[in-house]
Amino acid sequence: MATLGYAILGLLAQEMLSGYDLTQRMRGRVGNFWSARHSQVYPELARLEEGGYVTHRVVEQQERPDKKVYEITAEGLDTLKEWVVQPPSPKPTREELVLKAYSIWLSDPAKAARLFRNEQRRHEEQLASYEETRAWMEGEWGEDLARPETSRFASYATLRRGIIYERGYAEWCRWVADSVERAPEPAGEREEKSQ
Amino acid sequence: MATLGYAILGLLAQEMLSGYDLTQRMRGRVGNFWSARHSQVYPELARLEEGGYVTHRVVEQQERPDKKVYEITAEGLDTLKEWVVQPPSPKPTREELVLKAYSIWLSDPAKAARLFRNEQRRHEEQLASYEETRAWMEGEWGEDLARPETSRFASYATLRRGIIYERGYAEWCRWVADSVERAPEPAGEREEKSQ
DNA sequence: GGTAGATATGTCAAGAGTGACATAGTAGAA
DNA sequence: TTCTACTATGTCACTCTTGACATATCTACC
Repeated sequence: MATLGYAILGLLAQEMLSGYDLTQRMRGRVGNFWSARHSQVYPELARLEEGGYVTHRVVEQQERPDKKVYEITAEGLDTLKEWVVQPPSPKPTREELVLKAYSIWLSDPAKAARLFRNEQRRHEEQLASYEETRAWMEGEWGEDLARPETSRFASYATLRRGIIYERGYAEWCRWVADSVERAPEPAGEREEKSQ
Repeated sequence: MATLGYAILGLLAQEMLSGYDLTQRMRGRVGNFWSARHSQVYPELARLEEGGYVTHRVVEQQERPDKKVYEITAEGLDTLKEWVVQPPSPKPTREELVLKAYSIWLSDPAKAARLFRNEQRRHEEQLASYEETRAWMEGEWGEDLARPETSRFASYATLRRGIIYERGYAEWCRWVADSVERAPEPAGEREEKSQ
């Protein structure tokens, strides 16, 4: 089964959801480390149902279009449990900004500094948003966060990864921007500029 | 142009390389944040050449098969320079282990602890390897590392991202493993195990 | 002479992921 | 009434990426 399948099973293990709901979730907590569009979700749900990992029933709604609510099966839950403790297949990290950094020596320092300063801000904002959620979780879920058998602990754990990730990313962007800004002008320009 | 194209141009901006060489580089410094197999590299080189971004000449070798050595053109260099300072298109981070963490509450704590302890070790080893390279660079390239107009600075910058990334990843794995290990057994098992 | 391994270049099928296209029900505002 | 926006489900073409298949050169060893 594809990883996306396990992402969906992981969400359905916590609550019954429609394809639309699942797609929304893929922008949130889980979505920050595994995202998918609805065009991927709906076909994957069909495959999961064909494999016997989930079932659905149509729920008629008055104020909205009807929906299909999916539920994880016992087989789906077993499969998910097994997958969770298997070592992940090592997949290469791809960060476009690091690639840009690799060629930064070719660029105009002022433009490069602007780029990395902007990225720094973006990651600091994401970090601040995560920290808010963290404060909320710690206040609201206090006791559960020390209990690894609760789904709240699991949500908190993924959030902590997000915090560490964004903090590190912002720190690195700041270092690059600082380095580029602090640097003396190259020899050619220096002659024209230094007193 | 696809991001892979810029990865290749970034390497060719530093030195002339064959497709084989490029593929090897994709496992190293650049490869840690953008990797590709030779089956992607060769067609991409053909596309780059068709677009006028690179040229090649065949180099005959005595002790090895002949090879095509690629060189970046002025047009390729210009395109690369422009791309470097453009904001990166935001692409979702995908980390399978974080997804596993999201469903960790379903799993056997002992197995989960083993998994995260192993991953912690893997990232600590990668970190140690990066730190070695860092020490070497700082000793060998000392002065250049403060000069953003050098390719050495750029290589050092990507390395620093690697160090921060691995340090954070290892830290998070340790926290998860610790949390799972420190936790008291759920009520059911505790009765059978406590003295 | 055979054969294993590194070097070197390529193709192809299949899967994962994106963005656009398509349809439809419902609510609320203009 | 029309238009917009949100809910809801689906398909399709295209790109990116992987893994397998394919071929060939050259060295070193048995």
